[in-house]
Amino acid sequence: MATRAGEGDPVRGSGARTARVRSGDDTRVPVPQRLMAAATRLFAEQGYDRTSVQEIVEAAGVTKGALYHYFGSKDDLLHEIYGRLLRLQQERLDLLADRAAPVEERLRQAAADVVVTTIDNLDDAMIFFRSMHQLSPEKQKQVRAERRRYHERFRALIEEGQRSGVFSDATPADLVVDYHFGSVHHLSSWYRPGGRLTPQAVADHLAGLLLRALRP
Amino acid sequence: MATRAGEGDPVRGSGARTARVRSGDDTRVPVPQRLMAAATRLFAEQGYDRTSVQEIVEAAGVTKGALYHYFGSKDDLLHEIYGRLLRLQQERLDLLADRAAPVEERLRQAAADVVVTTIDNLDDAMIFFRSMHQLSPEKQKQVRAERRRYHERFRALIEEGQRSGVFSDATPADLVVDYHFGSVHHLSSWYRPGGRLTPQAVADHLAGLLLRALRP
DNA sequence: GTCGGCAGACTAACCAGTCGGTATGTCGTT
DNA sequence: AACGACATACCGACTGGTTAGTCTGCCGAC
Repeated sequence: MATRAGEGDPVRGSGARTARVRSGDDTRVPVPQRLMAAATRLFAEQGYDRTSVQEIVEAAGVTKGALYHYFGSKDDLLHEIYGRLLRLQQERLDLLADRAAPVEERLRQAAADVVVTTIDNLDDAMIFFRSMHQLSPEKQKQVRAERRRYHERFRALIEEGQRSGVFSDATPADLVVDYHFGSVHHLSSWYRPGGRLTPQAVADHLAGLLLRALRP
Repeated sequence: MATRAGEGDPVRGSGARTARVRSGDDTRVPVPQRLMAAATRLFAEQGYDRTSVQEIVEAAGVTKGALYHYFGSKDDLLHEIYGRLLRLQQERLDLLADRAAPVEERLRQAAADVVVTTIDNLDDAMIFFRSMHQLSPEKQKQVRAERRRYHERFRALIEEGQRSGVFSDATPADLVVDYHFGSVHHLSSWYRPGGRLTPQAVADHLAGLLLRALRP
């Protein structure tokens, strides 16, 4: 049921450090992480339902026994991928939002930051918005709760600016949040690494659009 | 291979009009449409891969024989659902964009219109952005081409306004298009019918945000 | 000498699509 | 106005293949 992977910092790898140089394919990176990496790539390429557990373990150079030793289910793997991205973005947002700077600057940086981290983890982001609904209901509920927390922090920034008059309040803050995050989720369906614009350039543009839309 | 359903106006129902008052469940609506309706609901609820052909035919009150009589494959059903929404939206955009009115008015109406028609067909829209990538490669290519045509028409409006100076050209037009359509695709993951805002109110707000972001 | 870490065969379910068959309707011919 | 020939619309059993998850047991480290 519950995942047994990711206890604490995933880099530590806990007891799995014994995974040694095995003849096979990859390297000496611990098995749980090899599994996560393989799953992430395959889920992004083919979708969750179309990726068999067999494919994942083959790509990771292990067998089913190993996968079910570290993860409770295929579902669990998906949940971990979400958690990884969500934790990263939440942490960065908290940092940025607490800074001592004018709201418009904090919002601009926060808005640009999600874009950059989303592009930096495009596979995770793609899996997130395409496959979230195939999680088990309980895990889905949990993910949604975490996502909501993120949105609320973001919304608070907008409301702060609206109260102090630096942002227009023509549009309710929650709608503005959904507007912006819509475009963020959509990134994985049009942004291609190595394209015309760098991640930072895209982020600056999207943050610019948001801020301009909020001008009083 | 090719679908045999929807030859001409779907309401006509062609030879399927012989589908008579059968004992069974539903009504006297033609079989192909019953199948489409059942598939749309089930795909939206459970996802494409998790919906079996057996479930669809049971929900429609027919059998597999009937489904494969009208559709070439399960895949075809999905393709038809996309086609239905795409044709509707393209038609409306063409109409609006050709009107004799200032660009900003035409863009505002077009931007609001996609939102309204997306909300009116929220199941189709959800299926679209969640399951498009499980179509066969050829069908996917076709859908993408049609979608691109839509985006290009929309982008042309923005570029027109940028050239004539009524819109800021701080952000490239194609990015603005992706920004807006991101939020449109995202609608199905947060908008709930019967919520606080009517579809038209949401549409007006989102169009307002777009237009304000484009103010010079 | 035992315990975590893993191998790999096995199970029980499902599922898309096929195919031979039936019932009903249409149409040209006589 | 009766008949045969052909087409459409559908039924439902069947096939070949796939899948998530389980379980027994080996093996090297401490």
